Order: sequence, then structure tokens, then C-alpha cells
Amino acid sequence: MAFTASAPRAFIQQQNLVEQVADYLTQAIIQQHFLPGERLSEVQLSRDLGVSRAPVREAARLLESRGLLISKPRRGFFVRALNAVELEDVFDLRLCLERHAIHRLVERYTPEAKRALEQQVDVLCEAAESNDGTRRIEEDLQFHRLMLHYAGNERLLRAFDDLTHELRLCITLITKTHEAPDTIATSHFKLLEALDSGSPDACHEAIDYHIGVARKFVVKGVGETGEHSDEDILPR
Amino acid sequence: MAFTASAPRAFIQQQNLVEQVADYLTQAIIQQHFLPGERLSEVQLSRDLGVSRAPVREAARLLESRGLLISKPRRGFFVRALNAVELEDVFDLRLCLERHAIHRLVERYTPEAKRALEQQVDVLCEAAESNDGTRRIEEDLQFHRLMLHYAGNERLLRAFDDLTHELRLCITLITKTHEAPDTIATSHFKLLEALDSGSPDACHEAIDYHIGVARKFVVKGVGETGEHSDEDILPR
DNA sequence: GCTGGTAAAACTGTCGACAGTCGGCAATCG
DNA sequence: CGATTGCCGACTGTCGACAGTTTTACCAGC
Repeated sequence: MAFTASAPRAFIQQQNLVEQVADYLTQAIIQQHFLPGERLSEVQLSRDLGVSRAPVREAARLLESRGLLISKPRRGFFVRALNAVELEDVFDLRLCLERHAIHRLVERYTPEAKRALEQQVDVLCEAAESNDGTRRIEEDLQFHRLMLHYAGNERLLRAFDDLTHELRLCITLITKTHEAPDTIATSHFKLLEALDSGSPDACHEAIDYHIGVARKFVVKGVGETGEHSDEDILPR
Repeated sequence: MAFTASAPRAFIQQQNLVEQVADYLTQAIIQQHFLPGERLSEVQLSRDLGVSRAPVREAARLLESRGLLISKPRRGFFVRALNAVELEDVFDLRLCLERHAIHRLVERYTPEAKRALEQQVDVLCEAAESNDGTRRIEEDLQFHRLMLHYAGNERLLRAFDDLTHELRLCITLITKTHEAPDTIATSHFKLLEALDSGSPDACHEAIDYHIGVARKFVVKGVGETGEHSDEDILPR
């Protein structure tokens, strides 16, 4: 059941200011409009966006729960800054979640799931050829969301989504240097092959390889920029 | 490093109303003061607690991000109700996280970690003999928090904490029927033994057994009460 | 007695304002 | 000349109020 409502992407027009502000802030943070560690003033934001402080506060709380902002009592909200260790942790958790997911998925690999994933890989390959880095990342993530979805544990998917926000935070930050389109394609095809084989071990290996590649790629990127050395979050 | 500050439990007195309201709501929900699916009125709450609506709203948002409340636009907040499927999902995710954690932990099982875990098992055993169900659960969860902590991935621990709120939601709800004290004890001793053995496979087996027992216990409880049949969240 | 529509009540979303607090700057003291 | 203390500005935490919407209650018609 509930197949029709699969992979929902919030079609409903969000009229409430809170979500609008949250989206604005998310985009601004990801696009480096706000620098990591920077302090966000509520009054400033409410003035800039033409709304009162209440929606701004609620949106900030939302972003805080997503790990994009940090709140210090009586000090305000600060843009989250990830150091190398936290980045490793994020990818380690991702590995944890996706391993589990693919193990579940291979046991219930329906034709519908297979079709959906293959279709998404097509979309992804197309996106990979384009120059739109954001779209490439989103389609990539969408593929993994689908995997998690068809694994049949909605709570697992939610945990992944929570993590995704932090992934975006650092990925978009780094990926000026693009992954080669064919690398992306083959990397995902291997996952499909492993699923087709029906072997849990093959799946395990495939996902380890897949995420390992992504991890190295991003961690290397962080190393290059050399920012965020050892200390935790910047604000004081 | 940072060993001394491990497992911090917020010494500073929390003066802000938001956290106070959040704590109040959390307790009220767990203790079944508010029934699953019940609607919470902001004005009512603010009147009862003697504060304005702003802190109540923010606290509700916080609880929403923790999965204890559900917000429907223009409708308000509702107490989350878990059905059997969602409950299975929660335990499946818990298994996913703890498996990963214990695999990491067994590879870096320091004497300090060993000592801390053993000490916590002692505390837990003591709590198990008492009649305080809440304390028993909290000490049990604290043991697992410690495992996750010493596994060395803070993000993994956060994911577990997020899940914990939902666990409390259903566990406290069910566990009038107590687990036998000796069951709790041996169940945790097996985990320690597996860690001592240094064998990942033994750890894997131990944690699977451990969580399997807890899962059966809770799921059975839900089955007994017979509530929350199939449909998702109650509101409407 | 039941159904459909209308009006009142209650509630959420949003706003502007006030008070307490924190950080920074300058003046004073050693 | 350096350190400490007091003051000032800015900002967060909290509050009460207003507008739009949803729910409920009531009444007329069948």
C-alpha cells in the first residue's frame, strides 16, 4: 500500500511564512551566502525578508533541528560549521543507514522498485552531463532516497533525510570540482547490478564502494580548502 | 581528548521557558497525561502554564522535530500516535544504529569504555530491582547511549537520541508489565562479554539478540493493548 | 428525525512592542 | 602602560493583540 504516495517532494504550495523563510535560509546557507560560523540576526533577517521575527525564529529552530544552524542561548543563531571529524561521522552514519537499507531492499526487490531506481539513474545520468551542480546532487540524493524508501522503513528514510541536510551543507560547499559524469553513472549502475544479483554480500560491497568514493571525494575537498581545522563550531 | 566532558547532561540551570515547556510537554506525553492523537491547544497550554503562546509554539516545534508531536497547518499540534508498523520501523532503525555502533566499538574498546559500561550495568541492575519503571528505562537507555558514545561517532549518537524520544513514547506506554530484573542483567552482560571477546560476529549476535528481546517485548505489549491498529496518525 | 446551510466561537498565523541580558567600549585606577 | 569597572548599544526572550481560517453550534427546511 501507499505506493502512489511514494517519494513525496512537497508539491503543496507552502503558504506559511515559516517554510518560506526556512527555504530561503537553507538556500542561502548552501549557496554560501552566509558563511559557516556567521551569526544571523533575527531583526536583520526579518527586515530583509519583510516579515516579523516570529516566523524567522521558528524557521531558525527548524534549521537547528536539521543541523544547519546552532543556537546559543541569548546569543542567537549561527551557521553550522563542520570540521573534518564531523564530516567523517556524517559519512559513517550514511554508510550505516544505507548498508541496512540495501540489505532490506535486496530482500524485497520488487519490479516496481527496480523500475523506479533504473529510471532515476537515467535521470541522474542526464543531470550529470549538465552543468547544474545543484541538480546533479539533488538527483543523486533522490536515487538514494528511493533506495531507502523501497527498503520499506519510513523511519530509516527520515533519518537519512535528516542527514541529507548536513550532506548538502558540505557537498555543495565543496563540489566545484565535479565528479566525472561516467563515474557517477557506473557507480550507480553497480548498485543496480548488485541488487539484481540478489546477493546481500554483493550489495554490501557495492554500497561500501559507492559511499567510499563519495566520502573520499568530499573529504579530499575539505582537505584542499583547509578550513575548519580541528575546533568544533566556530561561535566562541 | 574531551573525555572529561563526556556524556554531558546540561548542568546549567535552564531558565528559558521554551525548554521548561518542552520538558513539561514531554513528561505529560510520556506519562499519558495527553493521549495519543489528542489535540493540543496553544492558548489552553499557555493559560495553564502561565506563559505566552510564543514559548509554547517553539517548544511544540521542538517536540515535533523529535517526533513526539505532529503539526497540521492551521490545525495545530497533535500528540504522535505510533502504529505497529511504525513501531517495527523504530526498532529496525535502532538495530541498524546499534549494530554499526558495536562494530565500531569493538575495534576501539578502551579500558575506560569497558569500565564505564560495566559501571553503568551495575547502576542498571540496581535500578532494575527498584519499582521505578521510568528510572529503569532511563538507565537502560543510558547504557546504550554510552555504547554509542564510545563508538566514537557523535552524529551516530545524535541519531540514536532522536530515536530515543520515540522509543520512550511507546516503551513507557507499554511497560507496566515489567521485564524481569535478571533478564535485563544477563541481557546486558552478554553485550559486555561479546565486547570482551573482541569478536565482531559475537557482538553482532549479541546486539541482535538484545534488541530482538526488547522489540518482542514492546511489540507484544502493543498487540495486547490492541490500540493503534493500522491507520497512521490519528488526527482527523 | 435528519440534512443542509449559516453564523458565532475558537484557534492559529503573524505582528509590533517591552524588558532583561550580553558584548563591546571607554574611562578610571593601580 | 595595563587591568578593571561601569556604561551604552544591540539583541534575544517574552508578551499581548489583530486578522484570517477552521470548527462547532444552531436553526430552517425536507
